[in-house]
Formats: sequence, C-alpha cells, structure tokens
Amino acid sequence: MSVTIRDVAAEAGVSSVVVSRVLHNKAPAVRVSDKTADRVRQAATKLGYRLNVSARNFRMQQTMSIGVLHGLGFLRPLFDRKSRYFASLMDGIVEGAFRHGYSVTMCPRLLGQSPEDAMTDGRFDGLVWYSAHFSDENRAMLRNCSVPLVLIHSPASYFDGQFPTVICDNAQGIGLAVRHLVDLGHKNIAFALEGAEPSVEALLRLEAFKRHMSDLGVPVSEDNILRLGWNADGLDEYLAARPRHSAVITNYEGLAAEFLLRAPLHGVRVPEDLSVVGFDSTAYANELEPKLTAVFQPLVALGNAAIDLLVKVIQGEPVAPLEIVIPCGFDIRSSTMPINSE
Amino acid sequence: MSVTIRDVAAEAGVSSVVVSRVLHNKAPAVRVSDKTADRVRQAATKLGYRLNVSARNFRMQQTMSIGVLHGLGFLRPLFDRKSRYFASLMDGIVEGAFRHGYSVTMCPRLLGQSPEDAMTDGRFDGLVWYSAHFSDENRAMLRNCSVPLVLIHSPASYFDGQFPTVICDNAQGIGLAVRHLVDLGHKNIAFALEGAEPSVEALLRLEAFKRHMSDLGVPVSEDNILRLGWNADGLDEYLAARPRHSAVITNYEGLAAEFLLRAPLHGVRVPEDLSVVGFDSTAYANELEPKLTAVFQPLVALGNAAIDLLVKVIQGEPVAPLEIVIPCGFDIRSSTMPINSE
DNA sequence: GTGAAAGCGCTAACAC
DNA sequence: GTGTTAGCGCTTTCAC
Repeated sequence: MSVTIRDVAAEAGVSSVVVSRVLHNKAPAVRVSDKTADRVRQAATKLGYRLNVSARNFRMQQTMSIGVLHGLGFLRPLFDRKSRYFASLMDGIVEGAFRHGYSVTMCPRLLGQSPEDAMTDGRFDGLVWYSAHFSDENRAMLRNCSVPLVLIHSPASYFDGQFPTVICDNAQGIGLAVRHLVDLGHKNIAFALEGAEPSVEALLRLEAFKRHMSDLGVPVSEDNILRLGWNADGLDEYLAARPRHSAVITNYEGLAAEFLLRAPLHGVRVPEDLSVVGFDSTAYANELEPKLTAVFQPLVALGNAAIDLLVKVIQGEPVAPLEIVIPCGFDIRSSTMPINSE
Repeated sequence: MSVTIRDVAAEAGVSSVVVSRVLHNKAPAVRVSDKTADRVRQAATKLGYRLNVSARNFRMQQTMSIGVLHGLGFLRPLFDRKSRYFASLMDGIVEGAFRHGYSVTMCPRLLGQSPEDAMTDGRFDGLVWYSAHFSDENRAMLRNCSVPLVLIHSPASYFDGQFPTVICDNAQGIGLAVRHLVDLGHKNIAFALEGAEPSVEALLRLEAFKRHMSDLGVPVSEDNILRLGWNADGLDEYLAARPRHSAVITNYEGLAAEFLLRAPLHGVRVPEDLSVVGFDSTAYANELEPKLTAVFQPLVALGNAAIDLLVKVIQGEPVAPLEIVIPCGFDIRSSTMPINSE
C-alpha cells in the first residue's frame, strides 16, 4: 500500500536497518557512510517514503502523546462557554506539552467517563487529571494507573501523596478577597458554594474564608455560608428576600455570574446593595455586567507546571516537591464597592 | 511487562484468537461458546488485562483520531486569547469528533509547520485544515496527502474541488453588515483588512463589500478600502488624521478590536465619530468597550459540519455536495449608531 | 467453535 | 559500516 522502510531499502540496495538509522536515528551512533546515507535519502525521496508513526509508537512503546482527563460531572468541557476556565487551563497544558514535543489528545469517553482505559491502554505516555473527585472509585482507579499521571487542583494529601500535583494557593487567594472586602468596610460577608457534595477546592476555599475572617477579627458563623444547590438552586429565594449580607465571595466564576445575572430580577443592585467577588478571573469576568472583581487563578501557569512535572516523571527523573502551589492574584473590577459610599 | 492477550489465553486455556474475539470483537460473528467466553472474561479480569491501543492501531491501520491543522502565520492557536475564534471552532470540532467516537489531537509542529507529516504518517485517520493559504506549496502538500481531509474556510474552487470544504457565507454576512450601516444612514463606509497578502476570506469579504455597496446604490471606490499592514500598521495614522469615513467594516474581530482600543488615543469616539462592525462575533465582542456589533460566523456549526463530512469520507461514503456553505448571523451591539443622531 | 500461522512497519541487539 | 534476526500485541485468514 504505502511505501515502507523495506521498499526504500530495496531501492537503495541496503537493509532496512540502515534506512531506519539514516532517516530517523538522529542519535550520535549513526555509523553509516555518507555515501550510503545519501543513497538512502535519495531513494526515500524518490519513492515518497513517510514514517508510519503507529508502527513506531507500537515498537517504541511510547506515543509522545499526553491525555487530558477531568473529574467533573459534565460530558465535555467547553473552550468557549461562559467561564474560560477550561480554555485557559488547556492553553497552559498545550503550551507545556508542545514545548516538550508532546501532542495533546482529547478523547471521547475519557473526559468524565472511564478514565481507566486511558490510564492503562498504552495510548498515552502520561496523563493530566484535573478536578479529580476525592472518591473511593477514583482512588481505586488511580491505584491501577500504569502511566505517569499528574493531578491539577487536588491537594497531594488527597491521594496519599502518590502523585505529583499542581494547585493554586486557594487559602491565599481567598485571603485576598476577604481582605479586599474588609478594607472596603464590609463586615457581613458571605461565602457561596454549590452542590450537596462540594468539590475539593470549594471546601478548601470555605475553610480559608472562615480562617481569614477570624484572623481579621470579623465574626463568622454558619450564617455567613451560603450553601446553594446545583445550578445555584436557592439563589433566587436568597435575592428575593433582600440579601442579608453586604458582600459575597463565590466559589467560582460561574456562580458569581449567577449573582450578577439574577440580582437585577429581584431589584438587588450590584455592587450598591451587594458586592460580589468571584474566583478564577478569566476573560468572562470582563464580559459580565458589572465587570467582576475576582481572585485570579493562574490557570495557564498551572497547566504549564503540570506538564513540566509530568514530563519529568515520564522521563524517569525524580520529582520534588510533589506538590507545587502557585499563588493567586486579585483583579479589582466593578462588582465591589465600599460599604458606606451610598 | 503488562498483561497481553496471550497471558489471558494461557490463563483461560484457549488461544489468543479466542480472547481477541471475546473481548474486542463485538461483531456478530463471535462464534465462541458462552462457557469459553466466560472463562476468558474471568481470566482477563483476574490478570487485569487491558487492550494495548497502539498495537491495535498498528494492526488495524486506523487510529480513531483526527488531527487539526491550520494555515496561518502563528505558532499555536490559543483557546483563550482575545477573539475566541479558535475556541469556538475547536468546540465544534471536538463536539463533532466525540459524537462519532473519534479523538482529537493537537500536535506540536503540525499547527502551522510541516503538516505534510500529519497527512501521511498514519497518525490520523483524517484531518481538518482551517484557513489553508492558497499557495503553490499548500497545493503540492495537499496533492500528497494520503488521508481524508476536509478544509474549513477555503472555497472548494481554490483546491480544484479536490477536497470537501465547509465555509460560512461570507458574501451574505458582509451583506448584513453593509445593510445595517446603510440603514443607519451611513454612506461613507470603509472596509478594513490587514497584511500585504490578505487571506482567502479577506478577499472574498472585500469583493462582497464592493458588490453589496453597489447593489444598495452607495458609491464605492478604492478610497473605501483601508489596507493596513500587519498588526494594524497604519491604523494610528488613519485615526490621527480623523477618519474620513463614518463607519468601517473590519475583516475580523481582532482588527475591529484595534479600532476600539486605539480610537480613544486619537480622540476618535466610537460609535459617535466612527461606527465599527467586526466579523466573527465571538464572546470577545462582549468584552470590548463599546461592545462590538459584528457579523456572526457560526464557528461551532462549521467545526461540526467539517467533522461530519470528514467521517463520511473516512468511512468511504460518497459526499455531496463538496462545499457546504453556512449562513452568517448579525449581532447588533454598541459600536454602531445612526449617522445623524448627534 | 477453536486454533495455527502470518504479518502489520518498525527498531534494538547482536553478529560480522 | 552493514546485515540478520527477532519481536513489540494485535487481528485476519483459513484450516480443522
């Protein structure tokens, strides 16, 4: 069918090994005479020879390809839907992978479903898994994983320090948000999160919220915690009853967006009646009305760092520390204002 | 090293052929007794057998993977940089590919560099190439392409109707823009494009601009065409001299953004002094100040349609028509206003 | 129903 | 410097 290494060998009057060496083995030990090498190259060009990557991958037991998994409850992350969370993370991952010569593959049924296949079937040299739920099922899957794997967003302790992990400094980021609001004179601040089983990071952020409030001498109790259902269920009731807080920090950008979108429907003005702080600060924050003040999560840097770690593991280098923590930033936009200014 | 099909065969006391059939051959002709099949499945579970995808790909000469190429002058498209052009297109491509069970791979050195490798080295079952330049080099590369390929954004005629292609209705889209401005009372309208060698689509849009202007009885000459250098070189001079047009249609969203960002620096108000219309209308349009009125290019639909076509070609089905044209929309935002309203 | 044999295209190991 | 041999794990063909 297509031209193989043996066809070239025949054409050049050498063995296939020589062809392989000349054409693909850039290694120093290419002990082939220049004359022969030329002949081989000419034959290859003449016949239009092209390396069969599948064959090589098979032979070499490596694919130079990295897979991306996620652990959330949706079928496929979208690059361009509201929050650019996934877009930014992928930019970092792709950038890192390309820098090391790896390709990045997204597979159906591997994003959110049966990641165990990707972990063991030889299709990837390594995996990045972000937002892995801390469940028994996932722990079992990770135990069986036969390729190098790096976690994003999971504290190392959650999987027994078994895998390197990259995470933003959630506590420090929430600290920036609390400090910002307190500086603006807010005392009655809520932390809003979604779902009956909040994510790993939601809980980290919640704990940080409580601690930073206390540290700044602001009273904090269960009343400062706004536990909403999925799809911000309960938010309309909260807003309709006039918010009992003057400011709210949301667990992620999309939730903050719900506040901004629904508040006007209930006559609640942002930021006059309620200051809103988000988490992530992707380009989406600039699209909202008013523009969203938010903790900046360095998603591109997280993706980059994860790949750097992963490539080290793939290449058998020792990695330390196992947990890389990247600090957050804070972007002040228009959804927050001083408490007394009206 | 890892558990192979032969290990399972030995454990179950059958040949590897049977194992293959039981485990992977969902085809109707699985002539294996239930008892044997059970034994095989148990052995597989016991040993923790996992299919080696590389081996199968190699054997089957197919990878269930689709590659994405582009023909522009940048090294790597970004998911989250300003215009969400690439993000939207990829959403459509990934969605389509997943629907058909294909994975999507992005390779270093294949986005913008040496796509010929991807075309012939067996790593992809098919390719999507968007924004392919209409050059002799690219035509030669396409001639040698040994896998199914679908173009996005290239008129079928540009590559001799050799490949199926998906494109938005540029002429109709520009028509919407011209009509909108004329309806607002504008007569002195410019079309702005970038670079010494404008892209295929830039020229299509330019031609459509001239035709629609004429059709609506608005005089149009070379003076209505604003030919800028790369990076909108020359735009500052244009703005500094006070725009000689009352409205401008730009060839793409990023160029419109340059108008919006630079106009204030020269005391030009948008839309009061200059109405600006963009092309693409991704989420970026909502981020700009003022929000950008723009022709909507259905990028997600384009990506989807391209994959549907590609999968047909891969599976050997006849495809007709070879050129799919998807109509544009028009999103009116805040960067345009009537000519007389001030 | 089941198995033996062959081979996809490539490269590592070793012999000469 | 160059060639021979062997085999990666899988599936297809064909014989039984």
